[in-house]
Amino acid sequence: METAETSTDGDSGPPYDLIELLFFAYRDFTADPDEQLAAFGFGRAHHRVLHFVDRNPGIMVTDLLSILRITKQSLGRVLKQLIDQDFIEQHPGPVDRRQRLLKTTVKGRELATRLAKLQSVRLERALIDLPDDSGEIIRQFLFQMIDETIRPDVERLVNKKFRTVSPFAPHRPPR
Amino acid sequence: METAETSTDGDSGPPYDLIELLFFAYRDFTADPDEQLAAFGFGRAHHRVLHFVDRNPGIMVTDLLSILRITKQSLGRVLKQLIDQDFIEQHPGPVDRRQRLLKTTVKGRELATRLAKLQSVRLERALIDLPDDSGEIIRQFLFQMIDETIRPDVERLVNKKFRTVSPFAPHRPPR
DNA sequence: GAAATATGTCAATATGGCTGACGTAAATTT
DNA sequence: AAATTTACGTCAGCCATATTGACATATTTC
Repeated sequence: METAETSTDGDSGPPYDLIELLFFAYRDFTADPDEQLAAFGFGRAHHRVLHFVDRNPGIMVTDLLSILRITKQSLGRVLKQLIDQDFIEQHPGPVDRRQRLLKTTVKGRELATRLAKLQSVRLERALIDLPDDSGEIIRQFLFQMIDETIRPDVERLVNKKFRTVSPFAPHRPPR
Repeated sequence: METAETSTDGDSGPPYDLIELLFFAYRDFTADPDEQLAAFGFGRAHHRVLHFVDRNPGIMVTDLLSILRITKQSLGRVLKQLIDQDFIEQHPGPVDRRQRLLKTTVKGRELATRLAKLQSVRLERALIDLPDDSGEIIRQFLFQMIDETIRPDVERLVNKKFRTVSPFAPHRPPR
């Protein structure tokens, strides 16, 4: 006996069921908004931008880029459409005039809220019949699925301690 | 008073934190395999195909299409590469000779296993420090996030009761 | 005044989806 | 036996979303 574990050390290979459930769950989770967005000619990329702008009014472009981890060219395209079609508006930063601070318009907020409600219906439905503390367990689980290095950033972001002050470190791909 | 709920009915708006945690968790979850796959010139699409073929040896093309919910043209492209590069092999169905039954080669299985292990490391790490029954709660949660109509199919699939017999109903987009 | 930062833009490329049309072989139905 | 359906494949083109690299402009900071 090498280790003092509880006899059979229990690692019976990868949890394939979890891997697959995650795939199917995430797919259906994103499907509801996708359907709505199609009516405006928008896609998932627009949803992500709309969501994070709506949740963080006054966010600057650079921070949005760090959160989404896409290039400014990619962001530029969808952001332009959202602005042109009056879902998002931009205002020069009052202190740093290079910045374009972003916020949703009334129209944009309405759409963002509608999509969030769709997703919350699915989430609540999935939590019904589960023990009371399940929500917290799932939050914990999801949080710890995230790369350790960015967990502090994510924590600040989802807890709305986000303000426009260095929220996310710019992402550097490994190597 | 209209309803007899427990006074304050507690719905304090969408669980934005869960929505965002799901986004970040899923992104990092897929990032590990992506990095490995890039070395072969493969992408996420290849991973999905490789995974489900590896987990369901002898699966036929039609069933794979139903599981992945993509068109045969889309599947064809990645599947061809996986076959040409000797990660997947096909054999005519012994009873129905129209079928091309798919399975991973040794090389394919190795890659599939390597990717699954990567993901399982992240999953296990996320479960550490959580109460014992957390795995089951998360399975339940994810399962109930899936569209009700396909849950039976998913259940059979992830429990490996899948055999080549009509696993997934072909997906019909609404309307 | 030089350098760094915030943002935008042009151009080209890749991936992974899609639709529509068509074709062939094999199984199933009538 | 003929007709139909099924399983699969292919050609051709389109679209959304991502990438890289280069360059430009305004503004702030050192």
